[in-house]
Amino acid sequence: MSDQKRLFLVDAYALIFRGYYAFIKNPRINSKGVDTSAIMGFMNSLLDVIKRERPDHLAVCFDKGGSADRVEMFEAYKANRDETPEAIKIAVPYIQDILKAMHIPIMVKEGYEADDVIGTLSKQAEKEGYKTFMVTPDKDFAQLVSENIFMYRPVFGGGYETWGIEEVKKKFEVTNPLQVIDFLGMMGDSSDNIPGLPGVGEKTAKKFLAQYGSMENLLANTHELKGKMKENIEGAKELGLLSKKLATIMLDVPVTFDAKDFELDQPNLPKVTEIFMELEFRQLLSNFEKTFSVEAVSNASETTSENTETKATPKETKSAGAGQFSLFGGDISSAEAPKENTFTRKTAETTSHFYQSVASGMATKLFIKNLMSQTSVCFDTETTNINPITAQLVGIAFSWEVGKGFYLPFPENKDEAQELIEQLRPFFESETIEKIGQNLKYDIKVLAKYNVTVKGKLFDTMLAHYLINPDMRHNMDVLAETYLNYTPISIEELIGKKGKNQITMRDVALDKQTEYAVEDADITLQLKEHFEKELGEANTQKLFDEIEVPLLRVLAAMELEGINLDENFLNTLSEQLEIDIKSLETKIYAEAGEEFNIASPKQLGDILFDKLKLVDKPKKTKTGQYATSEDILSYLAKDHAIIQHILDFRGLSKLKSTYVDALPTQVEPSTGRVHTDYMQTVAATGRLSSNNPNLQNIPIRTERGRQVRKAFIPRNEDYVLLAADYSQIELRIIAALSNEETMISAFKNGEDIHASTASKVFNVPIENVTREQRSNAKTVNFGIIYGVSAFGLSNQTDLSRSESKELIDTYYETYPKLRKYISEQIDFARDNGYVQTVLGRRRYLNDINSRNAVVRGAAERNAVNAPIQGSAADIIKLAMIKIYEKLQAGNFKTKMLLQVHDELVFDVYKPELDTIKTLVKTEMENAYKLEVPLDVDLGVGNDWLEAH
DNA sequence: CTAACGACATA
DNA sequence: GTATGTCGTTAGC
Repeated sequence: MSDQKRLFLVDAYALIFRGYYAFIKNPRINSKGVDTSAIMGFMNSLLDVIKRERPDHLAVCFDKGGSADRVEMFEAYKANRDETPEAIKIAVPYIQDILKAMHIPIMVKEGYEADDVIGTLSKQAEKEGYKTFMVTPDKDFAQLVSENIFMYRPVFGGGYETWGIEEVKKKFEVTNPLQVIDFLGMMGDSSDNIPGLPGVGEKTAKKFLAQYGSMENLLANTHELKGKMKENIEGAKELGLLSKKLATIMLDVPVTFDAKDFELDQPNLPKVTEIFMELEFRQLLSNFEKTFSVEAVSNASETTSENTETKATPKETKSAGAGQFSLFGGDISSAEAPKENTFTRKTAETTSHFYQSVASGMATKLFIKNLMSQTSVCFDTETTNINPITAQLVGIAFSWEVGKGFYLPFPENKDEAQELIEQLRPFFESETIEKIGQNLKYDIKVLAKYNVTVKGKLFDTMLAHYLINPDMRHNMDVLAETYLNYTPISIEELIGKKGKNQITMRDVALDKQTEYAVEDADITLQLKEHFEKELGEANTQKLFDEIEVPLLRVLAAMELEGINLDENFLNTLSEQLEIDIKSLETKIYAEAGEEFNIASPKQLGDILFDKLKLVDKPKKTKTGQYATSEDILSYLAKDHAIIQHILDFRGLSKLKSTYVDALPTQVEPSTGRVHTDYMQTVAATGRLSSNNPNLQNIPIRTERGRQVRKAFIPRNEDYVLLAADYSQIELRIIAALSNEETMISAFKNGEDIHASTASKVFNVPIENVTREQRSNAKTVNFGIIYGVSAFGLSNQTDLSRSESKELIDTYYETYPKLRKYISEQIDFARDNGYVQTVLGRRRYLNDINSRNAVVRGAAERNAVNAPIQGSAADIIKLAMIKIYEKLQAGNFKTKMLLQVHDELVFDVYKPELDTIKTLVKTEMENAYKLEVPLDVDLGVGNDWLEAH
């Protein structure tokens, strides 16, 4: 196998684009003002591949003139891509010159895409006994993978992964790489404009593949499908076959693989030097020289591509401290590292580790002594339950050295468990030992129930990653796979799938508990080492240390506190709602002439538009149903009594099912209160989100809805609720950030900002502004925050498209700095690849330079909105931390209970009310200094509604 | 039991 | 036009 010749085929544009975006945060502009990012990026990748792999044969493939055949088949093919960025356009001739100087063949064929060229060449090379590696991140290539053809994919964060048949099978859940074509054909690909089958996404495509194996077989057996899906697919047979064709990489491009031509040769160094000097690539030149130096080439190891592992090899099992561990005498679980197999992810089985459980008694004492001598320890609690309030400790895992760790099992008996935790108290309450964890809020809450406070510096890997890349997911399994190329033991393996037969951690054998729990701690520790550096690189260390980490303790306290709920009140409300809903139901049935399920949009649509024919040409949703959304129905309300009844029915049903009936079921029996869970790492802008239950969307707009707020009450008669909310914080932020004086002075003068805006854009004195004018101005003000378009505005108001456009134009004339700010934000995003808040919280916008105008437009709106929404989030988080600290320091009985994006709710001990009102208002208004004053409204009451 | 969708609650 | 979470229906394992 090792004497098999290896051919590397590089997908030029894919790497050029990738290289270009890699530098987008910090574009390379040379002294002549030329953006050389794309060239630099591409050359880095190319040299990297050469250095790592030392290919025998190599060629670089380009597109030319797009795929004539595919456009003929489907005119929309790649149609929604537009202009290539300037830097890439100028890059191509340079790159081709460099490749010529390097004696690397450039493969292009007019009318074909690089995919087709690469596909054709790899199949030819395969026949001649070559092993081919297609260097590209593009998943479409997976269809070409065979025993001798591999994908060689650059991965996020550096390094490469090789996809052979096994990887492709696993990734796409297919039995044969060719099925990738069927997969892509079924689910479609928006970036290539491959339409795909309607109603089929990733999941369904995988399912179909498992069942039918191919597009054709699926289409031939649509009689086995049912209902909607059947209808959809039977109606789209041609589309399906077309999609499959579009996704198929052609293998008959008129090009020839010529082994001699493709041999990787010594470059024409003087020529390369000349070009590099022109581009001012000094660093790259020396790198280049090293790569091609005689020494480097002759020292090239025999590594085959299977050994392209970028991550460190497993740590040695033996270590200096290993001897003492036998003292503990508990379960020893460890595994020898088998020969590295880089085709699959590492797991506990393939990685050497030393995970040990600690027996009770002497071993525990020795362990704790060791623990206390550490300066930084990763820990992870294992419990009986995901609800930290009722969860009992089953064990705690600790790790402070990669690949090694200990598990302390907890007795089931409550007193004994408490005794053990008492032994650990000095550790958790130590101010000097740093604690590392993944989602520490959970562990802190669990431990709080054992009356243990976690003190000292914290490092939460989930929070760290949230700041590094807020758009990704942050659960440990994903992080381990992404950053450590490691698949942790799945919880399902231990306790079974969710539902009927699930057991708890307590029922898992100790050695399994140990493996699982210590692995988590070990991985978390490794992730910490990874993220520590990246936090600094993303310039977000401060945000981590001063906002997110301190906030975690605040949130834990708020969640544990919970809020008191008047269940009786809600039950009464529920009964009243039931009566009203029933009566509406009766009316609707009478008006419709039959009974049906009003809550079913499908049935409702059929009744309204097929049976009653209320409209000539009803709108349809993307799935072909009649659209019955509120905005459509409300237009019809004045003509047909049934419509208003339906809208009322919907409103009341939503109210009843989501709030009035659901909230009482969420009361925690052990505390008698409702404990929401604030998610600190889901909202890409930096906001919190709330669930189980979501207390951030309790109704307020309608009279009926806001009654629900009456159910949120103080803990007892010695307390009242205080609601403190920022007035117009987002508009104040955009006024300040854009330095728009007109708006700033309106705020400074305490004007009604929407009326003030209306007065200016409609050119009337502020006291003559009509309700409608104010309302339109308000809509534009909000539109600005969301990234306006005339289209969106006319949808939201009674204005026509052209009136909307005019209003927006006048608006920008009134507030010229605002327009400037918006375009500067978009430019910043284009140049840097991200935007940021006042505190430097970043949001990366990969689509900002997308060739697809729709996708790009969305990214541009994000570029405007994210800094505003995010800065508001930053500011209230600062305020929360400050207030929490003051409440603690002052030993107040008052507790902070809720956060609703721009509002905080407190359970205030009546004697403290005056002090608290001042404290809260002061801290909130001074949390962050802007050119515009922040203004906070306070409300006090015996329920949340009254407090407003 | 899960996924996809439509509808709708908040800031 | 931004950012979320939850519920009910429908359909298919």
